[in-house]
Amino acid sequence: MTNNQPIFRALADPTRRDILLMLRGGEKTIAQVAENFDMTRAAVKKHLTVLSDGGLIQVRPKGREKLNALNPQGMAPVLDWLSFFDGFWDNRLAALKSAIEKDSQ
Amino acid sequence: MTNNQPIFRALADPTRRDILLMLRGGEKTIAQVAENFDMTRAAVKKHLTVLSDGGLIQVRPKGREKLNALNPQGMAPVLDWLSFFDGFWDNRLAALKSAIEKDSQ
DNA sequence: TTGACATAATACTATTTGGTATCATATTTA
DNA sequence: TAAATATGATACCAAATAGTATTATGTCAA
Repeated sequence: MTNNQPIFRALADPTRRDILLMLRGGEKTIAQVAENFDMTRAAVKKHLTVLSDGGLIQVRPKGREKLNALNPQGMAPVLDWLSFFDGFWDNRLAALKSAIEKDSQ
Repeated sequence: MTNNQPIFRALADPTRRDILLMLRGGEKTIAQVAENFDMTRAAVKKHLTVLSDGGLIQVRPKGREKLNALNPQGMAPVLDWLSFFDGFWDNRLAALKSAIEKDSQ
């Protein structure tokens, strides 16, 4: 069984959830992300590391910068886990999950 | 905007996620939940409190026992938040969300 | 009514976590 | 090349978290 802890841990912090929402607009450097928060770049960098560990973002170097972008497949493990409750919360989750998997091929 | 922190915090711990899966089979007393874990009842009770604070379970007293059950609407805020990524991760989330809301009426 | 049982409440401890500060490294650019 | 810039790494601190132990309260049952 896969280890879900890194992704659920990544989603547990409000700053990190805000970063994810922010990255919907496209990839950003660490400094660009940090502009939007009242904390040091080092702190933001730590959050980005946790998001990366959770597979929610992808990081690519560009010169001296690091570009952080949403990972399109990143949320799949969460949907996967939610689908364990099919039939309880809603049986449409399984359909959603398979549709996403189909799209990403 | 609603405060998502209690529910995401509740989901962040592996023991609590296991408790949720366990409760799919029906409501359980604190002692019954605790049987399945290698920790004290007090510790399990704390986890149940966090799950209750996050709105994921409902607790009802029955004599000297407390019966813990999944809250059918409990996961809605998570799906709500995931829907912010419609069009990025998948645009079917919005349809899923509205379908669930319709069902629960 | 007395004893057993299920939960509640509190205090305490160790570890994790979110944050800062500081210094080092690598890459632009004047 | 030298200075400015973007990030990396490390040490440190305070607060939150997960757990235990202990004691109290309320309920069932002989």
